[in-house]
Amino acid sequence: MLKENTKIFKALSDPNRLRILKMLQTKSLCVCEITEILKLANSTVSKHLSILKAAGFIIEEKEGKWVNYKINPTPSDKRISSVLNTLDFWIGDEEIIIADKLKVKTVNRNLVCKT
Amino acid sequence: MLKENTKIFKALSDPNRLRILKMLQTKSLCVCEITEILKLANSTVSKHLSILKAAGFIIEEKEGKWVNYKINPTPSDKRISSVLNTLDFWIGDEEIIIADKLKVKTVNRNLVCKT
DNA sequence: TTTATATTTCGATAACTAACGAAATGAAAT
DNA sequence: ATTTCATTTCGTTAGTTATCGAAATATAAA
Repeated sequence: MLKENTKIFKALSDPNRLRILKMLQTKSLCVCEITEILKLANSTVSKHLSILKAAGFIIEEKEGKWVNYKINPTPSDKRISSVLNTLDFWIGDEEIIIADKLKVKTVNRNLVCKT
Repeated sequence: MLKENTKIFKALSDPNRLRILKMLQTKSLCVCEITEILKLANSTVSKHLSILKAAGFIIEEKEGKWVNYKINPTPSDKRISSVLNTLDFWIGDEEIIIADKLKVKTVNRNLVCKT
């Protein structure tokens, strides 16, 4: 269906989801690490991740009490592969993206994740 | 700004706008021709066209009482060029797209455009 | 200069989306 | 088994979007 087609574009239509994609390009992250960097409620981040996952951009891997989200290494949709392989083309390194990248490198889940 | 970034994806996030893009790939069209094929109110179609135009996908050309909309031949944003040059990759030829294409070829503005 | 017609703008409404906090779930540590 | 803590689900709210019909605008024809 054509509406199914729009799922990919809808997933890319939110600034916070673009930030998440770019962050995950640097390193796999758990929900609370992303929450810390985006300064959003954890339920909101969880929802964004579910949308990116449903579209095929990311996958999740359980690791004890944490859920690690990472860029999908083997997308079934060639358009997803294309976007992921050329992320910098579609989403340039704006200031906030660069700032996020720095934070991703130093974020420590054992420090920031205390609900 | 990052939100500016999402404009392209938002424009591609609506099934009717995808149909319009594919139709214009076949032939330039005026509002009422598109209205006839999509079976939407002309004000709705006009709005969709303004969104596609604002994102950079299409341009308009006045021709008497008609306004012809066409694929932007010289986009300034390289991402727009990329999408337009590979439209079939991003939007497959679903049944409705094929049906639209047939209608585009035979639509006659002098017959269908009588408000 | 009226009249006809194509398009856009405006105002209203219904549907959808992003956001939050609170409650529920699941897994690890005590 | 109880507690702790990361995550998800749920219910709500505010903001956005798609849609329509009616009114306003613009251009061509009579």
